[in-house]
Amino acid sequence: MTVTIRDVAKRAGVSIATVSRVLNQSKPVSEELRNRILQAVEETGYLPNAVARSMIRKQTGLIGVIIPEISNPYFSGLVQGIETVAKQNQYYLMLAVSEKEPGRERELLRIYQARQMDGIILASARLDPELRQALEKLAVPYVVIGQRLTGLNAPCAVLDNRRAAFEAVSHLIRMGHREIGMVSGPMWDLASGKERYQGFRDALEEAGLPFRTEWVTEREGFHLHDGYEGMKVILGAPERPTAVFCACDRMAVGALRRLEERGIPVPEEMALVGFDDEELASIVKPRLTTVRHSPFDMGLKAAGLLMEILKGLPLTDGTCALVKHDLVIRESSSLSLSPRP
Amino acid sequence: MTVTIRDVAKRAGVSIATVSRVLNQSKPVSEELRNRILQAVEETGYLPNAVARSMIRKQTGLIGVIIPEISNPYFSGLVQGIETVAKQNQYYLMLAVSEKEPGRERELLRIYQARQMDGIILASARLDPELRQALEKLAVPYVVIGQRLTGLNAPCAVLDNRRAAFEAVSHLIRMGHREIGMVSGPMWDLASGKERYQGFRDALEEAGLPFRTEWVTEREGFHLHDGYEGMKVILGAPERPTAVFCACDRMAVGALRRLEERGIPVPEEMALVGFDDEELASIVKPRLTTVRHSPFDMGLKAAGLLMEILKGLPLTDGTCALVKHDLVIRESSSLSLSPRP
DNA sequence: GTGAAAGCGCTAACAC
DNA sequence: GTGTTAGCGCTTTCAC
Repeated sequence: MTVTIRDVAKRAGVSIATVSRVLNQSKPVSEELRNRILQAVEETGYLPNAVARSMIRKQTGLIGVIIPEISNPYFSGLVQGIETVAKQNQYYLMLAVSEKEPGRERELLRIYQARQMDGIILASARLDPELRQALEKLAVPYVVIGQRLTGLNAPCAVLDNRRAAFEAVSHLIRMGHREIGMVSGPMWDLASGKERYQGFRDALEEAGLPFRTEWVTEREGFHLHDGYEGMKVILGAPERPTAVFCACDRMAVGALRRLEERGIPVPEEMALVGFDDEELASIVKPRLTTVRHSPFDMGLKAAGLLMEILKGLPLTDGTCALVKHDLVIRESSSLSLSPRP
Repeated sequence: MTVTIRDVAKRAGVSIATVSRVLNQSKPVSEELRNRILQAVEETGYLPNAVARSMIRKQTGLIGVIIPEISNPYFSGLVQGIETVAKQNQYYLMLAVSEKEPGRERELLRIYQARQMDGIILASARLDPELRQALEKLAVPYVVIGQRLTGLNAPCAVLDNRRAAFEAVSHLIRMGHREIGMVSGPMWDLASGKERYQGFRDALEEAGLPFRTEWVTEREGFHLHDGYEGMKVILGAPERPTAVFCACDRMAVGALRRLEERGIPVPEEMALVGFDDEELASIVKPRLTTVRHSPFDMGLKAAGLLMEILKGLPLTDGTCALVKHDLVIRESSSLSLSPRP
């Protein structure tokens, strides 16, 4: 049925070893035999079986990628970045989505290991103890995206969420705001939830501003709807803050919706800051002040780290690539409450 | 180094065949041996090598996916759909991105075949003759997403772009518009470019409306920017249409930008219709009338077809899954120029 | 029930 | 330079 190296060898009147040598250019072969072999390959339409090859070489040339979801610009950006590096290095990608199934990540790690991935890249929001344990006994080199794994000295690519959130809120403070609320993401998401929340508190603290619980709300997700509901909660407080920091752009847009409904003008009566600088952020009216960072870059960096590991380059324990961020100031926060200092 | 089936067999004091039988439940094994083996597996942390298994079984349980780009909600939606079906059927995904490298798809088809994919799903906008040729000699079952391959009787999952565009433009006509322009995508994209353009012309023709070349512009891509420039061109004409159909939402949003700059109110002086119903469409002001369809569904259907093929179910030649669409009427076209008939 | 042995398609010693 | 051969780790006859 399918043509194998034997068929090619027979047709060219040589041994299979010689065919292999030509195909892999692993050893010199005489001009004449080489031509006969190449011709036989041509005629038979022979395509080497990569599975058999992987088995011997003990490398598959495959990288396993695990992400929580794909229809989310953040994760698809990551994948794009990873794919770019993989392609440059002649690696191919396996992709699996882990969301909505507890324990799926652990299962996927096992499967990827059984499938002999050369490396694994894991982007998970919920790095619980079981998952850490699974990582510890993982026999495949891996890189984590999105958060540092304290304890494990796993290489990772991360954003300084806390610092970025701090800067975003500090910007509001510089604009004269002293009453600032936050629509936060869930705390189990260490990176986009907890760290951004901490950055918010850091900024208040540094400025000596009070933390008012009624102006802070933790949502269950990061969607438009969560922002909408979050703003509803905040507006339900007896007093109203003059600015609100949202854990991501979609939430900020949701919050904006609610403000519109209530007829509260942004930024005149309420300044708003988001996070991520999705395409959304500059399309909405008023355009959103937000923290720009590049998931694509993150993917690039993570895959870059993995490539170094696979090349056998010695990485310092716990090497982490820090991905840069920038505050992008737009209309939603551009009005000073008082003259700048 | 790595523990193999031999190690397990030795430790349990049985032959490797028996270990295999227990692990695959392929033949009955006595309670006692089974327990010893399971224990040995446990103790050694043995994980069967899926590559070796694939080699013998001549199936990898892998399906190869090829898409032009990933950071685009349409394609990531597709992948999400494919992944869902794959997971249900215990298949895993390889993913490769083909854009910006001519001939890359053909190369990927070869690579996927060499890597013994059980099936392939191809989403390509540019199905040129070379690619068709490559598909003809492909020895792996495959499904195409996005367009019918006339000639090849390849299974596919498609949207009726022409019909949907026809309906969108007919809606404008019903709203009283008689002077309608279009910002079109590139014609080499048969589905989102050519077919939508044809639907536009069909609608004009059916209504007996004139086709004015100065109100129609073909762009090179499907981005915001293309829509912006497209509207610029149309507004440059001596007269101005009262409505414009855009080949996709992003282009419509770009067009909107231009109209805003020129101070032309939508829908009062210019109605606008998009296509795709991206999240964008209902966030922008005014909210966009558009054609809704589900890339996720399309991925589901395509993968579903592939699963049937892999199960050996006989498919009628050229079976195509048609994915449904709906016109979603929103503010951008909600003003009648004249009373409805 | 269980084990020995024959491969799957290929690469890499090892001989000549 | 080239061919022979021994596996890679596993499943699956085929005997017992």
